[in-house]
Amino acid sequence: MAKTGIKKTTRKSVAGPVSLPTELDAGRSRQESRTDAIIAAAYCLFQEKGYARTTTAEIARLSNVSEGTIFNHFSNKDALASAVIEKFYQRLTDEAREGTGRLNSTRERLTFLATHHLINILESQRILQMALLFDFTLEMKADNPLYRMNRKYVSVFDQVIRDAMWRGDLPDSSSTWIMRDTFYGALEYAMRTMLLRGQQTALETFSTGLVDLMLGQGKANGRVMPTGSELIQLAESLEKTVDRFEAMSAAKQTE
Amino acid sequence: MAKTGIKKTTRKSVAGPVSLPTELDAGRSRQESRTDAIIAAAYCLFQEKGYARTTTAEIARLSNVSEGTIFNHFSNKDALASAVIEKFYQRLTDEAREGTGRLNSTRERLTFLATHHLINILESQRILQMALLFDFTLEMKADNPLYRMNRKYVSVFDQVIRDAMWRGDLPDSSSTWIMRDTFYGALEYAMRTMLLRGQQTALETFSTGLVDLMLGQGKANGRVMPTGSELIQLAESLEKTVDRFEAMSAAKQTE
DNA sequence: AGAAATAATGAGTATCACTCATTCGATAAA
DNA sequence: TTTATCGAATGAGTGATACTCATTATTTCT
Repeated sequence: MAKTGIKKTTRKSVAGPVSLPTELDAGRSRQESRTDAIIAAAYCLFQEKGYARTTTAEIARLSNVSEGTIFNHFSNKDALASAVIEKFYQRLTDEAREGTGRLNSTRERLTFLATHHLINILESQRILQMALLFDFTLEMKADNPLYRMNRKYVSVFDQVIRDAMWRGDLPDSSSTWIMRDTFYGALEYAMRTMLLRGQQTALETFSTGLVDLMLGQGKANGRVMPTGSELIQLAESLEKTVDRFEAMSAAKQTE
Repeated sequence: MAKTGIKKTTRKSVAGPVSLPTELDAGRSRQESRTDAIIAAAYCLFQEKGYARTTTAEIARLSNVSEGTIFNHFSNKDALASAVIEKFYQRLTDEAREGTGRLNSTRERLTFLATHHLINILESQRILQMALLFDFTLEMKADNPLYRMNRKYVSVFDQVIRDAMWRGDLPDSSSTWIMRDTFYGALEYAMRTMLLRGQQTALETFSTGLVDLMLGQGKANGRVMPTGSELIQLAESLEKTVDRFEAMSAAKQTE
């Protein structure tokens, strides 16, 4: 648990120009592809059986490598798990960025983020579980790569919120970190409930429900937001006023 | 990991009348007090060092028992951890019931539940972490004692929500499970953020902020709540219509 | 008190993460 | 082509640890 970094294996000459491909291996060195193979095998087994019940011997077997080789690439089992989690978060972050870039309204963006997150943590439950485990064991310092990955991921959400405030969809007074914790915390808890009941059909329901909750508070430039029913009443009374004006105009026309 | 139940150790004769206290041991048999001692020692060590880094040898030493005895009381390390978690949840549940019974308004009750939960999971982080770990490893079936404990605990929240609906503090249309997941999910995520930043002063801020979010949705008698921006758009378009009518009226007036 | 039943003990075992001396294989020099 | 060099791969070996079980100690019953 003490040592957790990836072992320094002298990389191939990064110096020099683009370093004409001395070898034919399509871009990746033998070493890099092995590292990837180990991570891929570890991902499968960790997700299938969980961290504790997966042995390094199994990972070695599945990745066609001897057990010792794993420890040439990663200083220990924890470091390998970290690499797996990092890769998972990297993919999540890329997809989240793509989705929020593509969509325009705050509601669409948040709904996308919620649904996307839920789908992925349902699929990779045990990877998420490992991430939670490491939140504590390797204490999350600023230089911890896992911490940095998580920051990058949630920063996509933060950007959406800042944008929403700028547009006026949310009051400037909202605390971003409270919203973020509520958002992701709710999704992770919901995942557990869904797994428990086996009702993953509720996925969309929960996403929209959560987004409603977040946006429902509304903006109002510092003013307290009136409730929905009050606003609907107001709208109705305005409509009646307009109707009256219309009636008046029509009456005048016929005169 | 397969066997997880507490070992059956033939309990003292439950049959017969009240069974006059043959021994003087103040209420608890030697066996029961040992079980408690082991659980207490395990709680301390698990909380201090986490599940993986705590050895059964250490637990035995701290509870003044030989290592083998632990496995007479619990079928394995997992079962012991389960017992520790159960005891933790039992205390939380008792305190939560007491608090909500004492307070009257929905807002006070929810704020109490939030603050109480936050304080306790901050203090017993690693116990909570273990609980999350077992959510998956021992799959949460209805007959699982950990599952039942958790249900009992959150049912206190559910009762507060039902009461709030009855009083009209929340719309009847609200989905209880979505609110519950959002509530506890948000608190657990917030705990991590607080630990990370070391700013546990924000505890009250978060609790009240979360309760505001839950109650702020207001009641709209079953109708879907539109977002702030949508309502403002509506208001603006109505205003423009009124303006047009006003202009028309003014023009006719001058004729 | 003696017998029977139950609980405690700790040396022993199997498993598993991790080590390290050795072997392998690719590249460069002769 | 042969040989030298050096990083990477290998797997038998090691220490730690959860768990077992034959034996010993303690409690309970008659």
